[in-house]
Amino acid sequence: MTQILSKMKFNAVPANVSFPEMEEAILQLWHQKEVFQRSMKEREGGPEYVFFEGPPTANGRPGIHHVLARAFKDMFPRYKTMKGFHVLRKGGWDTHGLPVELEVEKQLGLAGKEQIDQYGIAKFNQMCKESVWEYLSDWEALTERMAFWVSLEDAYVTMNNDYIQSLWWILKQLWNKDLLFEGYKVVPYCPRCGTPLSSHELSLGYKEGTVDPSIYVKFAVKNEKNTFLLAWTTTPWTLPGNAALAVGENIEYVKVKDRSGAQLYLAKELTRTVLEPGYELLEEMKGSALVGKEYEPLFRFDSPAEDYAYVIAADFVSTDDGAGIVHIAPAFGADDLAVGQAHGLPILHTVDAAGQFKPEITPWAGVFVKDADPAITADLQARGLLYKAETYEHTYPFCWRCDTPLIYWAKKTWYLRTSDFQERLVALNHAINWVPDHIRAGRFGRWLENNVDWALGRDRYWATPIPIWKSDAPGSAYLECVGSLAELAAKTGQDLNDLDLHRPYVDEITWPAPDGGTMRRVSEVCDVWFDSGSMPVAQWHYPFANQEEWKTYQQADYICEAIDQTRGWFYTLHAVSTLLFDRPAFKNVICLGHILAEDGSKMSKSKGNIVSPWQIFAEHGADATRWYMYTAGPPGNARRFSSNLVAEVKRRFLNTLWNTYSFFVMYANLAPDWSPATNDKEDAAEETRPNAQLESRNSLDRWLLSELNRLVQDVTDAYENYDVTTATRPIADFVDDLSNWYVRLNRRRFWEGDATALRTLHHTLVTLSKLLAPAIPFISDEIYQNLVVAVEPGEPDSVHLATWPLADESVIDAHLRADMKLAQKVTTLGRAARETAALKVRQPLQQVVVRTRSEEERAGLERVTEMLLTELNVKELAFADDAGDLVEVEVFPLPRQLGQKYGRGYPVIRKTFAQMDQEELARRFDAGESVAVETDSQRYVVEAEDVEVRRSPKAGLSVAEDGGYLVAVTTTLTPELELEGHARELVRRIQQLRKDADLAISDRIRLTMPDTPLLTTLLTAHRDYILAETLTLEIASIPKSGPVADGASATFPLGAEKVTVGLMKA
RNA sequence: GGGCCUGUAGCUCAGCCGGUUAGAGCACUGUGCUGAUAACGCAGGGGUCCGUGGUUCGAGUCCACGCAGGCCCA
Repeated sequence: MTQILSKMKFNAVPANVSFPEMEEAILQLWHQKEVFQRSMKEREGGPEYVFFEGPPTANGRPGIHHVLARAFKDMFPRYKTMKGFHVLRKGGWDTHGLPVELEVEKQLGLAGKEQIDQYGIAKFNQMCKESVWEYLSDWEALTERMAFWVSLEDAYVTMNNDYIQSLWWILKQLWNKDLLFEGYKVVPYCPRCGTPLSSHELSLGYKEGTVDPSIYVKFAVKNEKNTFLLAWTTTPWTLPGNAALAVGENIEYVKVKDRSGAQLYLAKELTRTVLEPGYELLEEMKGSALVGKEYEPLFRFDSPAEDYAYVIAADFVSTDDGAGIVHIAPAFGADDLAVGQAHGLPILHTVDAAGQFKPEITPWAGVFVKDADPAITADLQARGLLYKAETYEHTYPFCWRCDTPLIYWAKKTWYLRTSDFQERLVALNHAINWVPDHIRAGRFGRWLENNVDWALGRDRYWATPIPIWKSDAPGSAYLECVGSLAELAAKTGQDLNDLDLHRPYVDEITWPAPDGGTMRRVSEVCDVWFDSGSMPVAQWHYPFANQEEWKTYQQADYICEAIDQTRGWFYTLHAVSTLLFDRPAFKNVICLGHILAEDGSKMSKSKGNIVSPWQIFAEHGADATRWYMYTAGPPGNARRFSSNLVAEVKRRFLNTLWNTYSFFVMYANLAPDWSPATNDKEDAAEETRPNAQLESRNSLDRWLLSELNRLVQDVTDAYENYDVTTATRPIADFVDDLSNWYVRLNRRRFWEGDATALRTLHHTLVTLSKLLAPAIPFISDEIYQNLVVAVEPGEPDSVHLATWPLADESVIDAHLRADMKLAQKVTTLGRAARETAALKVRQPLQQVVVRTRSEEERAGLERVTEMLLTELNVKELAFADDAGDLVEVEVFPLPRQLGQKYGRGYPVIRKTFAQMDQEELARRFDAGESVAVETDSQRYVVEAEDVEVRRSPKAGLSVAEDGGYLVAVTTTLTPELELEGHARELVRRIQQLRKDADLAISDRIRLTMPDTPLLTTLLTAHRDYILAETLTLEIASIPKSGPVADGASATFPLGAEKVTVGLMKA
């Protein structure tokens, strides 16, 4: 035992490993060695690679979708660090906004703004501030456990004064450029939350199948007795706000008389669907003929100064639904407001900020508008102004947090004039590398093309206050924008260093206005998306500090989030950067698809199909989870997720990798003549030919190194192109080849301690650990620690501090690759052929006959003959062309060549050839002749290179065929072959017996065997082979009936005999 | 209603510039191999390549129109 210990070079590696436990140990190691910190520090002075962290909110629990995003975020900084870049990984937290407020409202049992005001803004915001960190420890733990390397200690926090001051500075810049303005705009508005919703918030709350009223209303035409314009609406509550009716100028309209005798105008196309049967057609006219007609307003709560209640033309009028005449309420629709402003129509504001009718709307004053729908409908009915009332099912927006139906409502608020920059937004987007590519012109591009001004204001509490002060003098429009705390202090003459830049404290700051009033802050706060979109600037508290850092880190090389951020963070980053700096905020972006449950449905709390990252980590580990995320499909696609899917990845890829590693360590530790120290340094960065020391005459070694270097090349290219799938999947394929081809075929060499083989495998595993480090940081470092750090002083302390491998193109051998592929193909077919004839691989056979597709392939196969013979356990290789009578011939016309040459002639040629004598055809083509095919009208000349002559073995052989290849094996067994088969069978039985007896792999043994005829013959012919294979010192032949020696024994059939073999440790 | 994406075996996914018989893994069944491997090999069942039309000598691949799902926008 001591003897073995002294030879030990690597820590023994158990074949069975608990990945989660191993990962915990690696976390400890990183902690002790401060690997993360050093991965940044040791690259200082190198080129910078800039990553922006999209800030999460810590008042919600992190879920598996966060693991997805963070896995993708993490790999590029790791890769670039290994490439020598300095990558600062500054974290960030999004801390403001409605989600936080709503959580606190819930806690406090408050409902709506009025109650918050009563409760007190100071106390409320204090609660928000604390609530923000509700799940901070969960986030920290998850970040650590999954090895997402990000600096949380110096993370930016959007609610900090420094951050807010930077936002004020940005707003001041925009103010100076006249890009901030207050204007009417119809916004989706949540009456309960008392705030407009941004377009990105709006998108969160659409509900299909919402049922609303659908009513057809009669507007009495002035000076035309008993005549009405028929208009349709699904929002009866907007009718008191009606200012006009719109028609399409070129749409055909009709005037009809219904059974009651009333005359109605409506679109011709819609008469059938809208009108009750029994109407009479009176007139037809274009919409333009209706323009200018005046009608009696339905209600007269306001008496606006402007002209209103007449027919106008609008291009958005359609005949898809309704009556082809559109009710226009400028206060309650974006189109309505636009067309209303164009015609100078009044904005009839009938609804207050709580979504209730104002006092002057006497019948329904104080009623929530949606609740007033039935009463309004009934009122119209009573006055004979309702044509009919139905219900209508459509998609309608609801508040994404509180589920209140939204209303469209004209509100005065602060806007950012992004639409002025629409062309620049689009132009700058072209410079961004989007993954997947289609987002650039597709979803994101489309969004930019349809850019509308950014509604920046929110009538809320816990967010960045808009730093605009307004004079409260009556009728005053005097405004000032404040760009810093110092500026504010100067205006007020106060020391404001301790001022909390939140409501209500900021609201309390006032100063005298030049027009005699007092400057008071406008009530609104900023859309939180402005916070995160401004992080490139604000994370550095720029321009108040960190001028150098800002210079270095102002533009990201890489960001990554899920696709829902197209209108969220991706947009706000791009918008702020374009408006301020006229350049994109990020150069490369991976836009991830969503995570779905195993059955492809959405993961949601209500369905109860949420998968906890912690559970998956505990079962399979973070590496397995990460690897699944990378390899499950293209990053932009939605991906299904479940424990089972991760388990499959672990079993197929991680276990294979681990076992190869474990195998290597076992044999390397047994080998007397080899240690990694005898390997020359493999520091790729320092040598132009990093693999020069690995040269080997062995074709399998050369093949493996060729494949490895090719892999390095492919994976490197993939990382450079942000192609995660290609950076990962080929590694799994390689590991499969490594384990099931290279290692399998070389077992004997490892057993013999072949230094070249060990060196090759060691180098391969170390290189693999580097290639895998960005993706699976735990296992890769575990391997690296044992294979490099533990044995090679002076090497980096962790794979994450190592340099990325360089591909050595000189060892990439395309021919060898092709040869080996062919060998694998032929082996597969050879096994199939054996299978058909029920010949075990253990049974040696005389000959394998192969038909290749070309001379080159034949030559290639000859180069790997030995390997092929070993794998197939046959004595000799022959080629079908040599096999004379055994061969059947077929001439196959190649579709590519002939199709291009003769087009529709190809099927004719194929048909004709099939009917011809194949032997004869083959002879002519082999001789280089061409063959003409003639039809009634055409003559097609087929050259030798247009066909493939295929030769297939006939009878007496067992045959398997695929893709133009054919492999046959001879089925006749000679006594010698049979005996050799028995020898192999015996060896296998003894090996199994050793295993069952729990012997160490290097233990020597003694055997007892009965002196049966077969065994006697066998031992005479193959004694040395059996001794060597099974580490047997001595075989004692005992009488067949005699007792078995002490120790293990096994009884099994061998040939026609049944034998019992006894085993003792020597 | 509009935009973007996806649709290939029971499941997860490949499938290049249109070209030989549409592949791999998982799962299932059978069988074999094995002193690294809960691994691997071989065989079998399993496919209207979402549908319909078109272009072409030839379409999973290109075009058009649909259908279904996802996401986004109205």
